[in-house]
Amino acid sequence: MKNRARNKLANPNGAITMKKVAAEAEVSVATVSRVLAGLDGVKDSMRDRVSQTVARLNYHPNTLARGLRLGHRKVIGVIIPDLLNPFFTGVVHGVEAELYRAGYTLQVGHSDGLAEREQNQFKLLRSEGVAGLILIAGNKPTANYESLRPFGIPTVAIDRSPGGLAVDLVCANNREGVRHAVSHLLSLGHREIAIINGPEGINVAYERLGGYQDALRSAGIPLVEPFIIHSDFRQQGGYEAMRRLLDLAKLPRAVVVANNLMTLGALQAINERGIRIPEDMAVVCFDDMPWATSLRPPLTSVAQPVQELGRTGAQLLLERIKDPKRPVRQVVLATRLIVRASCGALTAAQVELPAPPRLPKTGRSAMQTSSGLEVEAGTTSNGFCIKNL
Amino acid sequence: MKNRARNKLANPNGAITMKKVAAEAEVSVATVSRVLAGLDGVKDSMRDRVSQTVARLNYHPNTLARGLRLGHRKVIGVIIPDLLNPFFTGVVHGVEAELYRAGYTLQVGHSDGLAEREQNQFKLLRSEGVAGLILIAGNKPTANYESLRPFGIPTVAIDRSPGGLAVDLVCANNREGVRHAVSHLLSLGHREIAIINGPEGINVAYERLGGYQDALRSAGIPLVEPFIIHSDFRQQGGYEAMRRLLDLAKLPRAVVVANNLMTLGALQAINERGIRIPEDMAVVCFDDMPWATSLRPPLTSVAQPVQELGRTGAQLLLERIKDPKRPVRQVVLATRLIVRASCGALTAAQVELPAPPRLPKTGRSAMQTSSGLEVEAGTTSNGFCIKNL
DNA sequence: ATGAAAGCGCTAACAA
DNA sequence: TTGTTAGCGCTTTCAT
Repeated sequence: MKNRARNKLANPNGAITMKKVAAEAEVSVATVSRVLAGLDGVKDSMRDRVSQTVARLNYHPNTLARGLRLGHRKVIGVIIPDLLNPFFTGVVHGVEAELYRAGYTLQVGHSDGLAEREQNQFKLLRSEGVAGLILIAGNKPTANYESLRPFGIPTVAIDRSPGGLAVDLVCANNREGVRHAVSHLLSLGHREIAIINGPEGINVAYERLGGYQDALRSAGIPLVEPFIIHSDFRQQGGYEAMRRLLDLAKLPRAVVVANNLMTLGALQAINERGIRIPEDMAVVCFDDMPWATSLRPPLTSVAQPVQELGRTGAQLLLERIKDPKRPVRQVVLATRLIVRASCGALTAAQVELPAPPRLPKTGRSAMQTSSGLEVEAGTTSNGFCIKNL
Repeated sequence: MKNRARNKLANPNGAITMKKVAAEAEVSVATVSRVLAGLDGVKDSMRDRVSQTVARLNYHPNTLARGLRLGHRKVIGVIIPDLLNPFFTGVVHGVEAELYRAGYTLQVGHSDGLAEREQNQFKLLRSEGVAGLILIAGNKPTANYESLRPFGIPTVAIDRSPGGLAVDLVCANNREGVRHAVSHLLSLGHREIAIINGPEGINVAYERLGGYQDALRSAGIPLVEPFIIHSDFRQQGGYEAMRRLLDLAKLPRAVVVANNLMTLGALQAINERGIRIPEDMAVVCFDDMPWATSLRPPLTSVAQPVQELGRTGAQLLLERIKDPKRPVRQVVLATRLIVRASCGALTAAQVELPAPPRLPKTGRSAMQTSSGLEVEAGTTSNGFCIKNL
């Protein structure tokens, strides 16, 4: 009965198992397990014998079995709306960096911004027994995050606040960032300032609009309704939005574009019309991207701490996994206004200083060599603000 | 004995298990399993009873247990050198799109291009029992892929050929692509053409250099040694490489940059020196990116079928999983030369036609409205070439 | 200090 | 057609 080889399916490639190691080392599986877990109460002679056998057989534990036994494993699920947007992948990079150090792997699901796929990915990841979840929600405010609550998986949201889901959130100070950008344009003498914003009904777009309004209001400038355009955070959307602005009878003289991809589209529309930047149209982009310095003129932008968003999210998640009962937190990271030429603040000559092309890890100092070109846009001095909710 | 609750660890959130469903529906677990697997030989009344209970209890199978039992699960590991490079994430997007349809999830490991991390990720993914592996190898030709062979996991490499590892490979026709780009520059009258290439010793850089040499050779133009620079595929590297070219006593008048990020760096160096594109320096970029149309002038580039690389890789992997014994294949996808203004072929007026900013899914036709601006660079008519090795 | 054995949730061979 | 049960590889309690 014992030997009747009931299954040919399992362990198809005859992998080394703990049992084999135990047999080879002439100890019990319990001892092998203990050695591998680094528990004490094992005689050194035993420990050595096991370690050597493990090495000799090139044994690697089966984390599936381990996970089944333990009820979880060192894998974090990540749900991201768009793999093609460098902002999101930058965030994931930050998440990965932090989690890798803690010995976790990432299981990434891509929702396409679709609520249905998002839901689906959730289910998949839950079935996979992930230890936690990083959620970057899609554009649709309609998504039913409520139904995700019973999943009971430690979850941290980044950037987008999933409506109705009381989870930890880390995001940039969108409102402050845009307010600062618009204030800067105002200080340069601009009055006709437009905004190409994200979709209505999602929190980041709402906050960015708020910053725009704050700045104009405190300068005593009335809002011009056609200068406020809601688009979709995508390149084509930015292109179309900019064309709408350029078709206006009364043109704006400056525009703040609320994300990276829309800015690319907007720039193309501007270029196509032969409109000069910044003379005819000043441009500021929310979200600093590698190509900002390669554009002509270089792009003034509001830099989000992209990787930091990911890192911080990962830290919060690790803490929540450790203590699921801890109060929900919201971390708001400061943005930085990086002044280049597209807003009209600098002459071309100033910008063409020989400087590193892209802020390296120690980006701050690199930028500061161009003294004063960078301003911190945030309310806190340490660039880190925790709200306990 | 039975009820002594030995473990408080496993199944921490008291998830619904198949056993509970079976109890609730008053059938055996086998029946539940059969219903869920869609096997026949189950009476309809039973099937309905189970289905309803499954729905009512909101049961979701534990894929870990399933995976342990079966020896594999519907997860594909992906190893990628750089999450911050849109080319790689574009490929992953393609992989994901294809695999999602087949019901697979992705488990992504990020190697940072480091051989050691790559190896590490390999081990992790193996322990995780992934059903297959998509490998985009790092820049280091030193990586020891040989040692990965015994893993026995179905593997497909994309873009980079992992030295010494006989696996399916899908890549773009690098040689043809660069040859075409250089030929185009030659046809515009350029003679002093430089190349900023990737690191020596990796296959894609080797092939791209080959294409450069092919084109010059067939035009009877001797190679100028300082015009050939090896860099690292990163933005900073491209910046430095371009500065080296611009410091030359005898300047090139055109440059082909062998990847997306290096081009950004090169452009910045060019802009900093106040050098005009294309009048003083024609620029062609290998790899078309969303920002190519937003640059001024718009960037002539060799488009790789980014997502297609991923999709095809995924298909090959699925086929290999189905039949691990099938012969190793290599798929080479055609590139497209997209002529814009940075090579000097077009006047600004021509380029500023009102056209969609970015090729949508039906990219081909969109580009063709600008008639003749796009040329197919590839040896095959169907854009798909399979070599059986 | 070490080992025996239960059992995590599932699949599938075998029995009925 | 349905049920019973072994066992995937691991961790951990309990016994020795």
